[in-house]
Amino acid sequence: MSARRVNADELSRDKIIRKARFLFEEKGYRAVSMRSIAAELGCSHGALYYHFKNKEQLFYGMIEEDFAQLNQIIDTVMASEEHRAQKLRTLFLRFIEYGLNNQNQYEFMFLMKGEGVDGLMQSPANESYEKFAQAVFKLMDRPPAIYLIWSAFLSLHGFVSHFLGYAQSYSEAEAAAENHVTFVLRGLGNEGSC
Amino acid sequence: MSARRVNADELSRDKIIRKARFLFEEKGYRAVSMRSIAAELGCSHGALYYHFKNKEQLFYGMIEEDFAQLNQIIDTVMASEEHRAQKLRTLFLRFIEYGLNNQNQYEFMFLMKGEGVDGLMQSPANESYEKFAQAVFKLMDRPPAIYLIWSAFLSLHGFVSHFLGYAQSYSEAEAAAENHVTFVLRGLGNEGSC
DNA sequence: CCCTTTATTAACCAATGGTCAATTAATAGT
DNA sequence: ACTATTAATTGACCATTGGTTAATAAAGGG
Repeated sequence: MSARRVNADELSRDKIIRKARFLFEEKGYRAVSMRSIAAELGCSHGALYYHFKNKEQLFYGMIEEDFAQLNQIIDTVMASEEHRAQKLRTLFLRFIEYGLNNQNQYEFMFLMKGEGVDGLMQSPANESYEKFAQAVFKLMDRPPAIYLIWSAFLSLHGFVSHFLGYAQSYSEAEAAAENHVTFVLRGLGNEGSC
Repeated sequence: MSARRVNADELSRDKIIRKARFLFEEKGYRAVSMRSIAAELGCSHGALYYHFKNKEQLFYGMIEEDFAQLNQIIDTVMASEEHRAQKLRTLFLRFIEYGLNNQNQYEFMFLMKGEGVDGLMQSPANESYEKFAQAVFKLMDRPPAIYLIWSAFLSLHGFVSHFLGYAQSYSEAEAAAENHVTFVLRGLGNEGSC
């Protein structure tokens, strides 16, 4: 009612994002309206536009913090004690795992084009792919053609993007993922890993 | 203005679909509103709801006629005079070609979930996959494990779904497609085709 | 010529994303 | 302690969207 709340009741990027994450994870980007977020927070939807320029920026602000994750996953795999061939396999599996356990983020990173979010996600996605490609490059027995890495990535991407929405989490698709990764490794032609 | 037009000026499923196809192909599903279709047709948007239950049904009615295409493509490849190994390669390339030259349809068939269209497209998509899988099965030197075919499909799917929106048509991605198909064939482990 | 069916309009609805002037709490300056 | 400024918030507003519906006019059959 009153135009400004007392300190303790004030909003903050953090409060908003926490609630938004909950809702987005439950219902997906499109099914969550700015008004519904505001309602859950007990404020007017106008207030959200003080903290975030628009819905996309709010969503972006929310997954921004998770962006580093994929890169970190790659780093972790690279730093592990496994053999190179095994590392490669693990890398692929972890990629799928990441995609299916962070479906919102994945969708925005690699799947959403033509909704206005376009440009935003592009650079983090490219960054992540670059890191992925370099990791694969290092883990192969012989330096592979770049298009081979690209194909491997697209194949994993196909797997993830199909299971988005069908599988609730990675665990439900684990067996299939294992098979698919074997397939991709053979496609790469890395002798040691098949 | 008048509540009903003279015969010659009346709408028809066909007139609507023709205009709708033009718009959808140009701007994509979401960016085309029922009102914009009506405006282009010079009628009120209410009239559209006399001929189609809703936007989805209108879109579905539009691509329904094109659904047989993919199946037909598969048949054509199977009936060709090429060697089995070459057929397999051609099949994969034609699949990609279909996807990138019919981006709207492809998106609806294999990518759109959670927008209400869900159930509609499911069965034609499954049918097409079934046909695809059987074709691959027949063209392999040795009967492959089913999950191998599934992996091959997902890999092609990854390729197409990535290039959706980036490539205007198949021709722009042809070289990449060629490489990717080689990759997929190696993943399948069909001796004759690599 | 009337009556029924068919096609169309226009006014309406509830949601949505987004903007903005007005208002109030907090805060810094004097 | 008073005041001017700034930071948040509201709520009314906008255009657009998908969708519904009562009223109405043309077509067509008896």
